[in-house]
Amino acid sequence: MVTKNAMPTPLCGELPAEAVQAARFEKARSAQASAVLEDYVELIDDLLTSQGEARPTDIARRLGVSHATAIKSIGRLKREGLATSKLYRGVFLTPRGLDLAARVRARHRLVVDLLVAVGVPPHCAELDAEGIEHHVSDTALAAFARFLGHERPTDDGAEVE
Amino acid sequence: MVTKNAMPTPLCGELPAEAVQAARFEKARSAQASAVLEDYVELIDDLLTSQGEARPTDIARRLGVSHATAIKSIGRLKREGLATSKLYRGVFLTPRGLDLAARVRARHRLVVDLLVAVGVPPHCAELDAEGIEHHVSDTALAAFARFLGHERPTDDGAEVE
DNA sequence: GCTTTTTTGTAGCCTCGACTACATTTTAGG
DNA sequence: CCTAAAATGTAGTCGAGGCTACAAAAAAGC
Ligand SMILES: [Mn+2]
Ligand SMILES: [Mn+2]
Ligand SMILES: [Mn+2]
Ligand SMILES: [Mn+2]
Repeated sequence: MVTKNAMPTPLCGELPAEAVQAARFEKARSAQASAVLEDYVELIDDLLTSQGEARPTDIARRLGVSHATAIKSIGRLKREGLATSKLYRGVFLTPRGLDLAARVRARHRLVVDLLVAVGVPPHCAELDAEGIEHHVSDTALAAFARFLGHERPTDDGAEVE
Repeated sequence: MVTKNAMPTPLCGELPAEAVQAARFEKARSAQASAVLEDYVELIDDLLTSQGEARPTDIARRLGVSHATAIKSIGRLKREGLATSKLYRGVFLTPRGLDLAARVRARHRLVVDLLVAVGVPPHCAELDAEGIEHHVSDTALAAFARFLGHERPTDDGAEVE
């Protein structure tokens, strides 16, 4: 039913190979655009849970960037409705931010588990997953869960079969 | 060289979580910085092989960006010593560019194969691999090859047969 | 309470990768 | 050959995400 597309085989309704390829790159670019936001919400949620608060300075240190950079990115989080902040009281996640954080964390773990399951050394899996995670689609994620024998991939109910 | 702190040698799991995490993010950022270059050389090599030439316009169309964007990026490829170009004669790869292209293509294929092997639908594997590939380390790649049953995954040219 | 340190925020600068608009050059058509 | 179309290149703008340097406010120390 779907395309079998292993090479230049534009079965997707007569789409030229160029368009298919362009769409692929476009998808990767789009994923990258949200990568920073995803890492921030995951980390903020982390800090809120473990420390009870998420201060810009802590966020910056954990991310390995300057505090100025972190504050600017937090500004973007706020613009996008993912976070709020109180002066000298740290950063908080909106419901949307919390939801995103939960999905991002689950995805991160699943990616690491998958890498380890296919033989990647755990330490290396952790390293690579930080970048890989942002490019793993829900479909692939579901496949990962199936491969790992998890019976409950996500709470999203996105099934592929 | 461990005399930075009073702490003994961190055993890659015992060191400050902050530093580990920061290093992880730093590695992901670094990988992303070369993602565009990698996609360009892979595509240019593709076009040179299949079409005999790699024109900026073709490159732009395949990547789904404007020709101005492509030309600017090609400029960066040239600055970095990966490509050359002749006016109205297209873009060519330097030896370094060719080498990079070969490695990038092999990695791309291996990533797709791995995804398919763990149950990701082929079409989806193609899509996701475009972004994932840039974050897969040599170590992980070797693990992928092993998992797929490939014989001796050319780890730094170490021939063992 | 006053001073010092830490934290937070701003301002200004950079590169990269995207875009549009315009200019030029080559190629193709008549 | 001369003109129209296509390809190529330039210029200028933008936002994102880095940085440093400086300014101000809060927390900590004394
Ligand atoms: Mn990440
Ligand atoms: Mn993560
Ligand atoms: Mn790619
Ligand atoms: Mn690729």
